[in-house]
Amino acid sequence: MASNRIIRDYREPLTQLDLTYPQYIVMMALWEKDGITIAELLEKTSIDGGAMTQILKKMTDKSLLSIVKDEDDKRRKVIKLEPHGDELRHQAASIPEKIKCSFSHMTDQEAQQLIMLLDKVNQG
Amino acid sequence: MASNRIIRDYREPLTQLDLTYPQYIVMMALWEKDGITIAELLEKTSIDGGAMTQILKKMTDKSLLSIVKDEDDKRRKVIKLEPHGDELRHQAASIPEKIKCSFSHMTDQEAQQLIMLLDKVNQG
DNA sequence: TGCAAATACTTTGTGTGCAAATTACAATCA
DNA sequence: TGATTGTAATTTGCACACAAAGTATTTGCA
Repeated sequence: MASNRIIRDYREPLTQLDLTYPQYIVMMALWEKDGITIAELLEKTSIDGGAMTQILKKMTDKSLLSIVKDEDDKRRKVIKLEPHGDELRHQAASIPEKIKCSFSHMTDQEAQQLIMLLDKVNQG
Repeated sequence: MASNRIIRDYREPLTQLDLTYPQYIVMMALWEKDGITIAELLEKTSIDGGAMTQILKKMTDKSLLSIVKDEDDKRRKVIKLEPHGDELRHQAASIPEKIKCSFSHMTDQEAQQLIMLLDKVNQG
């Protein structure tokens, strides 16, 4: 329930950028490091492989990125940000602050505690 | 990520009962209080209304429950557990303990803290 | 009484998570 | 070299979250 709630909170600002939440996760991974393979992207985002194929296809259609075959290893494909994907970075800069407002009823300490505990769940 | 992880942990025991996670949530709500309306079920479970229609249809096909028209208010429908749905209750009794084992790397205190913080997220 | 607004539920379309099977290519080892 | 094994990505089928539109019924108010 909490997970759905948080993703719903992201929905409004993301809709303005014509992004879904997982698409936003992909963008953040690429803003942090561009030109990575799909396998690396899966590792960074924890998104399902089957879903990733569809997500990247849609994002390609929106000219956010391009999918380039890796000539060194033809199994691999490299994801490159397109200009539009770079621009979005600036427009998305205000999102974390907006989301933070959705959590104004929690203290910073509680939020950090929550992140720590969720990390622990993931590692288990 | 943590949410997906937890639902994945439930997958194995639930598959043995031929239940999905949201279907299990519905069953737990009915085990707690049988004969409630769909609206009450939505309230208790936080499952999407559109999804609930499909979920209840599948559960009816599995003879877990039946959907009864409310004669007092013909807009409403009441959900009743069928014998098979009652039986499942016993088979499901061991699930919480199994799940608990998936979290053996967390202390009870951490788990309680996490639940408290997630409740706080939901209320916000 | 009659009609607009509210309520309960369903339907449809899109996006994603997950499992399992598949395709394409690479690495390894006999 | 040729066959086995492994890896990268795609495809398919199912289940659910969400939004928006639709249907049926009840309520409430003029």
